[in-house]
Order: sequence, then C-alpha cells, then structure tokens
Amino acid sequence: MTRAYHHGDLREALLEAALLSLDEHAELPSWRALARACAVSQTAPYRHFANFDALQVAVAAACFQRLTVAVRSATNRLEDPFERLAAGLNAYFRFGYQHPSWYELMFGRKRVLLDNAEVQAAGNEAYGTLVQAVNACGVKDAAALAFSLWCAVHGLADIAASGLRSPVPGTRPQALPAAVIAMCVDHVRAHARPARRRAGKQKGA
Amino acid sequence: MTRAYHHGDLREALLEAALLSLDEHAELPSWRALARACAVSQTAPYRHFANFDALQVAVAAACFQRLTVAVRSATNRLEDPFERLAAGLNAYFRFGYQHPSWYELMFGRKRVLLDNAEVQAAGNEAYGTLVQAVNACGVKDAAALAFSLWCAVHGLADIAASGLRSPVPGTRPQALPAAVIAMCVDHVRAHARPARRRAGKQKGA
DNA sequence: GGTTAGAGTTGACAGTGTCAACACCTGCCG
DNA sequence: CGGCAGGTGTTGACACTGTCAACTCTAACC
Repeated sequence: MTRAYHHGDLREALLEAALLSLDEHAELPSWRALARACAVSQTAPYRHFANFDALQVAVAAACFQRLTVAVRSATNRLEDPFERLAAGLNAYFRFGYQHPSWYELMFGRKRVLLDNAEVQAAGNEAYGTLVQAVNACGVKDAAALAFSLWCAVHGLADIAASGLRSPVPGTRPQALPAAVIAMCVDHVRAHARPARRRAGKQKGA
Repeated sequence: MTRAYHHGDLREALLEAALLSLDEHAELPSWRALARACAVSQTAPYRHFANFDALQVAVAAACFQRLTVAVRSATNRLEDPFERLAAGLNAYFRFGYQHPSWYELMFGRKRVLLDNAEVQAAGNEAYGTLVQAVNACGVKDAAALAFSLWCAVHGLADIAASGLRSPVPGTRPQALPAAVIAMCVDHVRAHARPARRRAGKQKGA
C-alpha cells in the first residue's frame, strides 16, 4: 500500500483537521496550529500544500463538493419538480446554517479562491444542481430564474450563517427560511410555461 | 478649537485610511500599516481605539451608516411605493457592488462585529429603511416579506461583491440584478392587500 | 546493500497585534 | 509667569504568524 511514510496520510489529515476546526472554532486554524493538531512540525504541511492558500483552496473545494452532495441527496427521491426545487433550496440553506464557517470560506471574497479553477469547478457543479432543478419545472428562461433563486437562497444561507436571529421581534426565526423558499418556488411557478403548467405532477413514467 | 495635539485628528484619519484601503486593496490594512499611512508610530492608534477589533467595529458602523444614506437618497424623491422599493433595492445592490470590501466587512461573520451594539444599531437602521419601504406598499405582513426581500438583495449584493460574472454563458451580467429586483417587487405586489391593491399609484396627497 | 528521493525537522526571517514603560506637548491652576 | 497633570505619541519587547533554506531520516528500488 502506498500509505505515507511517517504520518500515514498527512494531506487528508490536514484537510480533515481544517474542516473540523472551522466547525468548532469558527475559524480556519493557523498553518502551525494545524500542524500541531496533526502532531507534526510546523513546516511539514509544505510537503503536501504549496502554501496556506493552497490549503484553503483544497478545503473550499471539498466544501463545495459536500454542498453538492447535500443538495442531491435531499432531492433524490422526490418526483414533483417543484417539490424537488423546494427540497434542494432547503438543503442549501441548511448547509449554510449548519456549517457557517465552511460557508463563509466558500463565499468569502478571497482572490485565491475566486480565481482558482478547482474551486470554480466545484462551485459550478453545485450551481448546476440548482439550474437543473429550475429547468425541470418547465420554465422559459431557467438560467435567469436560477440566478434570482440563487441570490435569495444564498442570502438566506449567508444570513443564517451569521446566526438566524429574527430582525423583527415577535417573529420566530424558524418561519423565515420557509418564507424565502416559498417566494422562490412561487416565482418559478409564475414563470412556468402555461402549456405544461403542471408537468411534474402528472408524471409520465 | 479642540483639534488634537500632535496629529490633528488621528482617529478620523485612521477611519478614513481604513475605508480607503478597503476600497483600494480589498483588505483591511494591518494595524501597523494603518499607523504608517497616517505617519505615526505603530502603537499610536491605541490612544484612539482599544484594539484592532474596536477599529473594525467603528469602520463597520460607518459603512452601515453610508448604506442607509445611499438607500435613503435613492428613494427620497419617489412617490410610488413600488418604485421606491425597487429604487431602494437597487441602491442596496449598488452599494455592495461598488464597495465589495466594505460589504464583506459589514456582513462577515466576525463575532466582534455581530455582538457589537453600535454595529447592530447601524445595521438595524439600514434594515429599517427596507421594512418601511415594504410596509408602504400596503401589505399584510411587511416584516416577513421584508426578510425575504432582504435575503434576495443581500444575496445579490454579496454575489455582486464577488465580481458579477454571469454563471450562465450568454447572459449579460447587467441583466441579472434587474431580474432579482423584479422578483422582489413582484413578490410584494402579489401580497399587497387586495382592498387597496394600487394604493400607491393613486396617491391620496 | 547502497542509492535516491520523498517526508518530516530545525532554525531563522520579516511581519503581525499587543503591552509596559517612557517622552513629549498642550492646557490649566496658582 | 511657572509648574503640574494628563492626553498623545514613541520605543522596545513579547508571542505569534507564514515562509524559506538547509538538514535529517526513512522507505522503497535496482
């Protein structure tokens, strides 16, 4: 087996430790703290990542992949396209809500991440699931609609990641995500092609 | 006059330099670089801010105030509530688009900012302008609607702040913000009280 | 069994935020 | 006018960071 020499698999251990620390301490750990967590010396990580930015890139890409998985597994079993859409949006929101620090890393404005092809590819795949879901609802211009929906649900996830305290006293925070998702689905429904308005519900299989 | 002793007004100079550097270098400058930019020694800023976090708080609060001003001045002269709403949302989006680094600071997930009363107050005031605008449209539950709209326009601004490259080839990025804002206004229109559906347009003053 | 190259270590560098101790300068009180 | 007080800015130092060059070790291959 090609397991590494001293540590075992330092590269994977570093990624795992980074994701864990993001969840626990709400921050990307320092290069050295990460090494410490894996019980290696400060510069050992340089054998696996060119620099700190490269680690961030790998972590962000991993997060996008997990987001894609989360959305897909939430929509897998559903047949009605509008239900699928709602479930996907909800899964997206939950991802940001449950892993705020991951989400911040993914959508932060760091050049290193924005310009990186690997992160872009992983991000595009996640975005693709949304476009497909919208498209399945039988609308004219799925791309434009998908973007608007993305804005809404990204805003929701981002705000949720900051701690979903209701900005209006008296409103239960739990009700807010549902309202946003309802807005999204309504918007798509309003743009669904009249000819096959209820395409999904009648299910031709 | 109470102008400061050695520098003139170091506190204001530090804030100004921080805002400028955010726009120019897309990053909050380091504590020391900031001092250098104001031609004082590294620890001089400590006479005006308890620490680096305190500076961030002051900068973020200033940004929220500017956002409020931007939205208000965009809606000031308009009378139709739906037009006002659209104009306000557009101004909000433009703010994020034109000052991505400010926007990132304002809505980053730093505890220091989230927990700070001054920032919260400035943020609530900005949010208040949105709630008012929605309320003026004559809807039943303005608070819930405002939140949904906020999610959409915040997502739009946040995505725009990351550089508005259209995720779908062939779509001009310029068209996207308009689509999101249209979705928002449509949503409010759909929830306007039937009794006075066109309340704004008939203007009773 | 010796060579080689990958994996991990050590020590150092400039840079950071922060602190304690010090120097200065302005404005006030006698 | 002289001296004091305290707000303002400076110096030097601390631990910490990301990064690099030079080193050592160890596992695998001929």
